[in-house]
Amino acid sequence: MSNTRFAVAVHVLTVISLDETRPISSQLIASSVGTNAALIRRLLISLNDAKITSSERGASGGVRLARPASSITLFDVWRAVDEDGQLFRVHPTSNPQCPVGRNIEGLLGGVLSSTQSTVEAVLGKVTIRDLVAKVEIAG
Amino acid sequence: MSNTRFAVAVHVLTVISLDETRPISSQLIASSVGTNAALIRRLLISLNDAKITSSERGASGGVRLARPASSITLFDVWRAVDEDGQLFRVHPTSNPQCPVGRNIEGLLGGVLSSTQSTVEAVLGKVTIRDLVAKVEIAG
DNA sequence: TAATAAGTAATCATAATGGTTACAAATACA
DNA sequence: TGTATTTGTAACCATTATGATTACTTATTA
Repeated sequence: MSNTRFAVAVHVLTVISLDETRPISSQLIASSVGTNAALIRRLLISLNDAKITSSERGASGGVRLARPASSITLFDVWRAVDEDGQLFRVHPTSNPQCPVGRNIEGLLGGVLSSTQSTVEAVLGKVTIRDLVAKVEIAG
Repeated sequence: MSNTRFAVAVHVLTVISLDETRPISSQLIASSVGTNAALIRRLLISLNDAKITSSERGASGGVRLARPASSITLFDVWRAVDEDGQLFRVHPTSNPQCPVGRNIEGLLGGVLSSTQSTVEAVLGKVTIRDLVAKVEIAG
């Protein structure tokens, strides 16, 4: 993971949670994130697919939360926007003739899946609602 | 993080731990990892700097562990080879005119540092010795 | 019908990543 | 002393990832 999709997705969701009375346009979101609308719309495809948001086309369209902010955890967001969701990558060229090369994937596999679950647990404890509350306090 | 430096470094350390009686050449390591010697030597710069390994030049040179395998945790390795050691990246263009844009870094900061510490704790519990033992069993 | 906004394809620039070659400097050993 | 070996390191390349951007089609509202 070295892209900013997760951070941007959290940003997007926080923005649209600040005013749940109307759909928010990708253009408005883009100006808060500091990028352009098409990139936001591309990201929204993933969030829509995960049923976290829902988009409405046409005049006065935009995007809304598809469920309460208090039910959307950062883990949900991460899983939605980071397809492989791998924190670490293993190199794919190990030499099977060597006992280490032959076993390295299994060796690391256990550790990596532990870290993975731990991260998921941490991210699962924070919701978009929590972040919105912080914004409302910070102003 | 989306490079394989961590995984490769663990691989390297496991290989040189299998025979601690002599220094191992970068060429031999490279053939187990499935890459070339220069790349391994580049990685070893970081491990040497961190005093995890020490290299010896010249004929019959190579690299050895600089301290016992049982004292080298995967967290040590990670910190040594992944300079920033950031699991997640925040986008750098947020609009300060927007309450979310202005606060997003702080909002995410807390969560990201929690996940960071959790991962460090997990990686800190596994040593190179543990992995070597598994290789010796698996064969 | 006009205006607005999402969906999406196509393209581009930049950076990250890994692979490779080459050579100087250091060391061991005959 | 000379030769072989090995690290240290620079330089360069190809590929992929990433993000930015433009432009067009489709859908919807009023």
